[in-house]
Amino acid sequence: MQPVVDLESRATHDDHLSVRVWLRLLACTNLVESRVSAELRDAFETTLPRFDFLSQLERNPAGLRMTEISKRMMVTGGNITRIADQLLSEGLISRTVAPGDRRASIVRLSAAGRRAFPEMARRHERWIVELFGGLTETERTQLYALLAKLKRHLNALESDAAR
Amino acid sequence: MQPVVDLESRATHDDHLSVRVWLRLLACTNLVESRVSAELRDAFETTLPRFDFLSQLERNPAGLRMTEISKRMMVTGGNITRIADQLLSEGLISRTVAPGDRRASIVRLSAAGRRAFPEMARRHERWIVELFGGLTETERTQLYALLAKLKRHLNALESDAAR
DNA sequence: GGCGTTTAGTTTAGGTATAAACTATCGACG
DNA sequence: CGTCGATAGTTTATACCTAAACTAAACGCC
Repeated sequence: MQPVVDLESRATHDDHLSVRVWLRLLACTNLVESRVSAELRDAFETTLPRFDFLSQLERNPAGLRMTEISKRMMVTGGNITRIADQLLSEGLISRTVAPGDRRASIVRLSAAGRRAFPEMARRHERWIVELFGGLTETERTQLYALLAKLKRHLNALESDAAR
Repeated sequence: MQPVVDLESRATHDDHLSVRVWLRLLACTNLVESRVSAELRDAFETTLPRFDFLSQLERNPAGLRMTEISKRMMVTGGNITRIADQLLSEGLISRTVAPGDRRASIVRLSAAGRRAFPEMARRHERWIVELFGGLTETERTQLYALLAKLKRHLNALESDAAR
């Protein structure tokens, strides 16, 4: 196997370690993401954002508001409108006015959505397990912990910046 | 600080560790990426893909072909055309026909590009160092190594799939 | 009750990504 | 040589993403 020349080719040894870590993090995320996207497209003719949207609903059978979903998916509100429209037209979700607040709507999995989702989730999990199968369980746990610390720091910076 | 509810809220404790690692990896990448994008926009009115494009050229003063750049940036060819067009119109790059192959073109930093890039790179590095400052040097090294192993595995799967 | 502010959601404009179809050139082989 | 498959790059259609402007309803406070 020949050496892969990609994003990381930007980094040479005199760069800060942080930059090298970042480029590698980005490369890994892109590789996993594009693989999962391709599988979702081939197997279910759907996309990662739509799958994520459904996942959120599956975790919250009582339904979620658009704003809640956009927070959890870490994207801006405009997106959610668009993706919800598509899932609605595919009949996978339902949407009702929130009781007591006519501005808000509550989105839930429809019967068809509840029927279709489990198979998607099962396959999705299998792909992820395969993609991360290159690490031992110990290594996955280490990675999980390191990312937790990184994430805490990033969120802390974020709330500072908001001030 | 209140608990953050985001992508990871999809994961509950009975999910595979791999899925939890993946969601956390994705969350970290998104956080870093959106922060760097915002900084690039505020400081230089530019975007991450354009910065990456320039970075590749900086590393290769002799110039690169479009195809080379698209491989290194891990995006498809169509994008490169678009981004090159914009950088050309901003005067930051130059483009000449490849000697001996009239299909191909060679892209280089222009004089203005060489003038403008170093300050961008310096600032970019500072942001990254800040964002990854939550980890000790040892932890960054560990993270770097774990991601290396993950990436090797992902690339190996990729070449299998191509067969 | 009425007025200004906040909040929920949508719309719009612009950038980036893909896949797939297309043009033009190259290069190998009979 | 001439044809034919591979390669370089562009174009098109579609999806996602953001930021910012917008509508409508809810809230807060006198």
